[in-house]
Amino acid sequence: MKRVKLKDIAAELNVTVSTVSHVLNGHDDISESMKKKVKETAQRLGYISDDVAGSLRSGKTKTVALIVPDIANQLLSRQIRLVEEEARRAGYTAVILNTNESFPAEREAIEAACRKRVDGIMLCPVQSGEGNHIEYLRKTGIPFVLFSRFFRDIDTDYVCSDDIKGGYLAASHLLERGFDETLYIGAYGSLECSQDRYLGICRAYEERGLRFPEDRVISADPRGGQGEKLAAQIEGRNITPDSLIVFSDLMAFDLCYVFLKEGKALDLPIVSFDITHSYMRLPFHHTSVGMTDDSLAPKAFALLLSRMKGFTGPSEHILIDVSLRRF
Amino acid sequence: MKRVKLKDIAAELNVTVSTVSHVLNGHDDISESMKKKVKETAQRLGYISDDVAGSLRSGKTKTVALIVPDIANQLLSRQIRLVEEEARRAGYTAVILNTNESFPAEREAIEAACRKRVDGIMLCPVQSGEGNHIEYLRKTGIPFVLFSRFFRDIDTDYVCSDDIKGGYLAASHLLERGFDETLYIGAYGSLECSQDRYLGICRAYEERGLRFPEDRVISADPRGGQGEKLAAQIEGRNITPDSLIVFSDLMAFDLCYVFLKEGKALDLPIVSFDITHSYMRLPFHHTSVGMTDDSLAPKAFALLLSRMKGFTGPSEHILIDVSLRRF
DNA sequence: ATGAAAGCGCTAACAA
DNA sequence: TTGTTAGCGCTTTCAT
Repeated sequence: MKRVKLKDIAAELNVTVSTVSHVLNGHDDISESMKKKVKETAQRLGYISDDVAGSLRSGKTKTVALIVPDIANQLLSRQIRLVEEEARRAGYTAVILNTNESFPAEREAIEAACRKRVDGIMLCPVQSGEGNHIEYLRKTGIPFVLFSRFFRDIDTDYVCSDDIKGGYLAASHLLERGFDETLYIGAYGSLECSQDRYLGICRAYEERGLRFPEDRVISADPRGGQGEKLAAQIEGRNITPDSLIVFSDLMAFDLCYVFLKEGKALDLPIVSFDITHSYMRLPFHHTSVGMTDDSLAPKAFALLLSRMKGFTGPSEHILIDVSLRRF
Repeated sequence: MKRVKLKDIAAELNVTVSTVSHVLNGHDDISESMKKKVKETAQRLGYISDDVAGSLRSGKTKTVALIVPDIANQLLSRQIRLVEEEARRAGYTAVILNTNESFPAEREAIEAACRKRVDGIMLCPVQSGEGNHIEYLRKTGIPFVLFSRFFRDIDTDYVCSDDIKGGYLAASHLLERGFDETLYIGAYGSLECSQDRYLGICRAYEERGLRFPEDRVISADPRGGQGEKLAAQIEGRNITPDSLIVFSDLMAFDLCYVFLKEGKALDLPIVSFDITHSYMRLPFHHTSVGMTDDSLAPKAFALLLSRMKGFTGPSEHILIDVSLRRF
């Protein structure tokens, strides 16, 4: 039951631990015969290396932290899975820390990552409007990359979807079909991506010589669950919209559910974001705007990896292309 | 930019590192005045402890590994979130490892957890029929608890939903409404929970003096995405079912989607499992069987915690109650 | 109430 | 090609 260590293998073969260490770490300065013997013995004794000890000495943990606002969110959990795959392929372990859209929890998550001495951090930041932890993160000296969300006025590496284009596509789709009194249901807080979608919508209107009125916007929690509140707001408005653009599929489904529950039909055309249908086939028709492929996670991790390896070029701002799909 | 360490705090105050260590670890053998000074200095210098070094010395990492077959699965990602919350509350960090329903990947995940010297493991095991890693896990000496899935003929701690009751409820619901020619779409592999649901179905039939025919069962990948294959199987059968019981909501939605896509209606009553509607409101009606509350994760973690603290009582087998809900 | 010293298991620089 | 030596930063035991 006692753990086998390098010393045990070394003793078994009458060599020193450093010889064994070199073999097991693939250093090419050991004779073939010795390599074979060491590997064979390690295997036979069931040796499993101790990363804690190794990390203390080497200063590298081969671990990255993924700090996310909502691990149960479909889009995010998919990104997490993809990043985890990339990380493992590169020999890294991913530690996931959930902030639950809480600003103080994000601070604690960064501290936890720091205590664990992770080599890098992938952060999808909370944007509740309370501020940000970028300065703090910089002071830790740990390389980091933002993903899915970024701060417009802070220069950092980030990989995000092209939300201005997203908003533009959504609004254009509706405008082309004659719906020019859309209501935009955004996400509250200071989510830049929600603002970007709004900007895209405005641009589509302007292109057609129209103006998207500022009061045609309401907002809610991006995690969904506020359908009733939204339904009430929609029904209580003076202007009645002829269509809806909703920040996320989750919020849109939620809203439709509430109408369905009350026996009312919500027969407005709806366009929302994330293309949930692409990773979870659902038995109803829906139009959604989202990323065209799964390249966000690999690109974000690749960028982080290059930073962890010491790349010091200027900040990279990567936008992933989006498209509108009808299901 | 250089990291502050205990030594720096000690030097600042002309005391030794052990004094500082004792204060920061809450040992009660230091004078109040010294405590205050140390804490103040630690704060001022921005000290963040080094868990790697601490773990090496103490032998404890305060980390648990969650090894799961599909991190993107709604039910699982919810459990992960809940376990992560419990863990953090108890001062632990959760490391999530995704096996993607691959048996060899599970072995690698266990090894990775072992290398990281985690204090405990929560495992939702792959049950592809290729075997299991319980023996291997036992040999590592790391306390572990199975959750969501268990092995009928291996005595371990586990916390699972009551799937026999689940199958029974699903079948009873249909039988009471006059549907007694149900087709059961299970999960392939040797998923005990799929078998249990089958057993529950059989029991409901037997209770009414009926027999559930063995050939009224087909199966597919529990991760969904095989709707087309299933649709073909259903249509190509001799016996035409009057209703469906499906292993997971995901598979059921997938199947409905395929029918919808082809313009056909699948107008059979369907009961499936997981109550996806309870954590993601969806704009269509559905009947589902699933756990009544969110107690699985807390119970599983509490059990693991007691094992990590040295509790050596007999294996605990905890079943979480389920109910049928109509949306 | 505080200090001194040992050492967790490994890696890395340098010797031989 | 292999061995020797010296820590990584902390916790822990024992001494004072």
